[in-house]
Amino acid sequence: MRDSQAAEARPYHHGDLRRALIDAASRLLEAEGPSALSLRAVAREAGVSPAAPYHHFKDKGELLEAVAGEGWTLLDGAIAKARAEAATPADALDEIGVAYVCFARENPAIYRVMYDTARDKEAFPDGMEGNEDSAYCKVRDTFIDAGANPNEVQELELSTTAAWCSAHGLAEMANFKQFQHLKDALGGETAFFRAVFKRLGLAAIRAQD
Amino acid sequence: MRDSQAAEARPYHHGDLRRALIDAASRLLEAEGPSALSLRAVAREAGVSPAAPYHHFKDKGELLEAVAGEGWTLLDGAIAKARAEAATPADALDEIGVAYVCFARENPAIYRVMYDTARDKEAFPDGMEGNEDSAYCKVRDTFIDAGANPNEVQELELSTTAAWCSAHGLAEMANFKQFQHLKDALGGETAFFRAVFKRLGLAAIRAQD
DNA sequence: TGAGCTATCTTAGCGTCGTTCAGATAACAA
DNA sequence: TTGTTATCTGAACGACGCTAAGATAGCTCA
Repeated sequence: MRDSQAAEARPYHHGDLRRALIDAASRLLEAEGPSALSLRAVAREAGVSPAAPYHHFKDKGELLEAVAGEGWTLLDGAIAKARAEAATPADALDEIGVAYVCFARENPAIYRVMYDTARDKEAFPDGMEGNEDSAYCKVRDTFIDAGANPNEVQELELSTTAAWCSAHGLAEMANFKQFQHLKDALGGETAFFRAVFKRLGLAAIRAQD
Repeated sequence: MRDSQAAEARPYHHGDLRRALIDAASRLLEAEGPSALSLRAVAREAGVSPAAPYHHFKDKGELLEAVAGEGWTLLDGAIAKARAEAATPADALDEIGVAYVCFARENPAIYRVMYDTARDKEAFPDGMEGNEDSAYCKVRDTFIDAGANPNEVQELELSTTAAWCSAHGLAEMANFKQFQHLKDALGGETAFFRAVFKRLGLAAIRAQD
């Protein structure tokens, strides 16, 4: 029941309604879940009429795209942080994987919106290879750091893709009840993630040659 | 614009409306996509009033659960077939993975409903370890066939989980535009799937000891 | 200052949706 | 034949996405 950004700087009519709507959507998303997110509810949360958002977004999908965009930025940051903090490039691969899944677990609703919009567009929204700041490129470069041959482009892309798919799959299923006993046995969710990645070829590049 | 099951055997009021609704939903799902699937549209397709489905399903979610259940049965069958046709147990691991992703690509809407309902329930709907016919158990047993130690239960579960997560991730991203050039370079989508799985630890169990 | 312009926001409304409820209908049991 | 019960319909409610017409208020430039 808070009035969100409504009480802040208000240069003219509402202030930066676009910003306020994205924030309101993110807030509602994590609070109530993706199914409860209606454009009307976002407008209510931001304190404007149901029609107001249409002056800033073509439709509901475009608002969700904006929310997803913020999510990708956050995810890129989490991955960069994990990579920077890892002791060795080889460790970095595992740490990036864990950071990825942890991000998805901590922001489940936004993570879901990120992939819902990606599915609709049938593409990663940050461009992947086209954008050197993208999370994909960070993972790819970490493979190079860990010893992959940067000239074998196709091998490199396949390894990066394989790693990404594993992390996404784990992120989507991490909260399934069937895995609870494994988390308990291994001493926590993060340990479970680590153990799964250990069974995977994230490290295969190291044994390649 | 076909009248679906409406013209078949009709023991009393409508006939087997429950069956007709599930079929109508599956048909609409693949034809129009998940976002276009409304309970009212399903009722229309089946030729009944919007309120009729409520005598067979508690709500829309329960109908989707039934559709998802049929999907899991189909997927289990596809996996069993791939396992049976593989030349060696080691091949079977790769073939199951390819069959899994191909199923998802051929039935994208139903596949999505399968995981949407799974997410809502935070669990695999077929019970996994609890159900020896489940796809999960088939994969796990294939690891045993391929040389995994059946007594190291935890290792076995982690490997199976890792493989499953990879396949799901690939299934969700297989149609992203960014992968088109890899599919072209490798000579088709199936070859792309095979190449990704090759980079993964699906085979790790073979090199374990 | 003030007139006009334009972006912004509101009010009202359309069609659709999920869901409920009272009542009609038809198979079946006695 | 009468009653019981499962099944289906019609009408309705509130919420939704979205649109159109009009009100409002900040900005520009005389």
